[in-house]
This record gives sequence, structure tokens and C-alpha cells, in this order.
Amino acid sequence: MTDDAPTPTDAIVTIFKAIADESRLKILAHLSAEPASVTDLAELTDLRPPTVSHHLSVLGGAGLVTAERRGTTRIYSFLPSGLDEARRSLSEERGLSAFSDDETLEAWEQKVLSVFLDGETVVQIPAGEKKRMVLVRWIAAKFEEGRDYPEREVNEIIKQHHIDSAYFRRMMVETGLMTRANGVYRKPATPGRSA
Amino acid sequence: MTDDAPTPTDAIVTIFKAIADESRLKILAHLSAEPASVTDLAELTDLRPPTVSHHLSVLGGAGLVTAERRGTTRIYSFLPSGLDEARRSLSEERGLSAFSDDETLEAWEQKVLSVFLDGETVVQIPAGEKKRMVLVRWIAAKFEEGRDYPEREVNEIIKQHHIDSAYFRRMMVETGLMTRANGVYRKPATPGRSA
DNA sequence: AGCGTATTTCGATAAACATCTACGTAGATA
DNA sequence: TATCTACGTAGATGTTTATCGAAATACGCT
Repeated sequence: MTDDAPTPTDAIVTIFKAIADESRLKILAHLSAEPASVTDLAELTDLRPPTVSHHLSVLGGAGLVTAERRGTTRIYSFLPSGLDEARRSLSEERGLSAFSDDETLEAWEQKVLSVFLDGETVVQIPAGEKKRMVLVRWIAAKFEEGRDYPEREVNEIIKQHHIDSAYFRRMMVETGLMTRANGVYRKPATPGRSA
Repeated sequence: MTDDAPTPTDAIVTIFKAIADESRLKILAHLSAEPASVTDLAELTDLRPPTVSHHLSVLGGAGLVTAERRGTTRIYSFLPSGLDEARRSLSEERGLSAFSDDETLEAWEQKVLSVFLDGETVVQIPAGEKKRMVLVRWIAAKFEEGRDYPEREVNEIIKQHHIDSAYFRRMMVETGLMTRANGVYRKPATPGRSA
């Protein structure tokens, strides 16, 4: 599988690249006021028609404008819906996280595990928060979902991998990987981790 | 007045340029999940630390991240408020129009007038919609605001500048530059054209 | 058919940029 | 004090890109 497939991430980057230019922003501003031809925009923006044509091509590639033939001229119009995706990326809390490549992230986590694990034993707790969490999640994977564990059993399982059972027990509860009710621990069902 | 002052438009363009890069989007994604150091981000993004440092500098210049010294390392954090301006530019209906430079626009209108006017006479009606509207507005400027004009007088005034009084009369009414009630014409007060 | 106008395409150029390696700097620790 | 580690800076390099003039294309009009 090559990497030249147009991913949704690419689409967003294309849109941002398209509007990250002063000339194109001016063009979009004029078009958002009313449709216009290339020569109109050239005079409005103080650019030569070929330059405007190029910018309109970029904007069109990002899905931000459309063209309609009107005799020999072409009337370009602004497509507000083209910005929807960009808005979502900036607005949603989860919008940006779409760009963290799960592939390299998984590879990185494997690397962290290979460094701090010796077989099934945690040989050292990393200093970085992100790296620590990789270990905590690895420990949490040793538990079954939806099953009740008394604290004694939780400690036993953790101690198979590291001496400080209290640390990992606390981390799992703090981060929601484990829940505690009436002294009984339980690993909730994963909401939607694996795609 | 030179043009090297940091205008609000520049700030927006800077922000868009900052997020219009896949590596920086990945970095922002990780930072939006949790603060991280340069080396952490370097491993996560599969880039060398100097490259990450450069990107963080760009993001910092756009007001999207902050750094906090933690011993020898620096913990970078995502600044969600840095995206507020960008969101506004994309969301508001009037957001994009902020980029249309009124200065060059006025100059362009003067140029259009100089081409299609001979003194006080319209020598030709331009083909482009935008250019036509410049002429229509110029004609409309010959009327006083808030005064009643019978159709006969409207035609007289227009004919001082162009023969086809019906065309300009209709255009002015269609575009709201003039209102017609009971056969009487009136130019409403300008809502907020001149800054 | 032939001409004029609007647009795109082509080729060139100069600037911006992402990325790297090599080096410099500043805290922390022994 | 010496050393180690994390970070930034400087310089180099290859790529992208914004812009232009010149030429090609498409369309309408006479």
C-alpha cells in the first residue's frame, strides 16, 4: 500500500494551505461578497490574470470555489461549504487529534515498551508523562473488561510485572482505565479505541 | 505610513500558515492531547529535534503554543485560544470580507470610473457586474438621501449622465440604492458604507 | 472564416520553506 | 569542576511556490 492515497488529513491540509496566502484570502473575500471573473479579480487584487488563474486553481482544488462559464468569461463563486471541514478541525475538541498518525504512534508506543520492558517485566518507569501512560495502558491490558477485581487480585496481577502495584493501581484509576466502586475494581468497556 | 506594521490580517495569515503544514498539525494534535517536550514530539512525529524546535517556534510565533521550563527540558503546551481568531475568520459571514483591502478597492473603482466616464458622462456601460455596479453607485451619488423624487425627475438627473435612464433607474431600485413607493423614488440613508 | 477578448498553460525566476547535520548553550548531577 | 542531557541556532540543501511574460486555447461576434 503506497502513501499517495488522498486521506482526509490531506484534504484538510490542502484547505489550510489554500487559505494560508494573502492573495488568495483577498480573492476569497471578494468572491464571498459576490461572484467575479478572473479579470475583475486581477484588477481588484492588483495581480496579473495568470496569477489569479493559478490561485483560483488552488482554491478550486481545495473545494473553495466553483467556476461557471458565462460566454467567454468564467464567473467564479465562493463555496462556503468548502470551509466546513476546516471549521470542524479547528472547533471540535477532537478535531486536531485526527492528525496524530496512529501508525507512527503505535510504532512509538512499541518502541517505548521495548525500552522499558524486559519480557513481561517493567524494568523502569519512564519520566515522561506520555511514556508513563504507555506503560500504564500496557498494564491495564492485562485485565479483562467488565469483570470485577478485588483490590488484592489487582495488586497480584500488577506485581507480575512491577513491584509498585500501588502506583499503577492509582494511575489506572486516575486516568479512568479502571473504575473503583465499594472497594471493587472494574475495567470498563473501551469506548472506541480500535478503529 | 509604511506597510510593515503587523495588521490583524497578517496575524490571521500567520496562524493559517502555521497550521497549513502536516508536521505542525501532528505536533498540535499531540500537544492538544497533552503537553510534551521537544524530544517526545520528535519521536512521535518521526522528525529530528531541531526540526521540531523550528516548528514549535513557528507555532509559538502564531500564538498557538507556549513553553514552560522544567529543568533542562521545555514543556510545550497547546493554546486553544490562539485559534479563536482563525475560527472567527472562517465562521462569521463577515469574516472573510476583512481581507478585501479597501484601499486598492477604492483605487480600482476610481480606475473604472476614469475608463467609463468622460467628465460627467457615462460613455459606455461595462460588461462586468462589479464594474457596472461602480457606475450605478456613481449615478446614485447624484441623488440626495431621504428626499422624494418623482420618476420624471429621476429620469432627468440620470439623463444628464447617460441616455438610458430606465436602465440605471431599474438597477438602483433592484440593488436597493433607491426605493420606490407609490411612484415616488427615495434614496435611503447609507447604513454604513464609509468607514 | 477571421478577429478580439477572456482564460488557461508554459517556462522562468526568485523567494520561502521544511528538513537535516553540526555546533553552541544552559541547567542538572556527580 | 566536569560531564551529560535537552534545547536552540547556524548553515546547507532540495523542494515548493508565488509571480510574471509569452504563447496557446476557447468562445463569441461580424
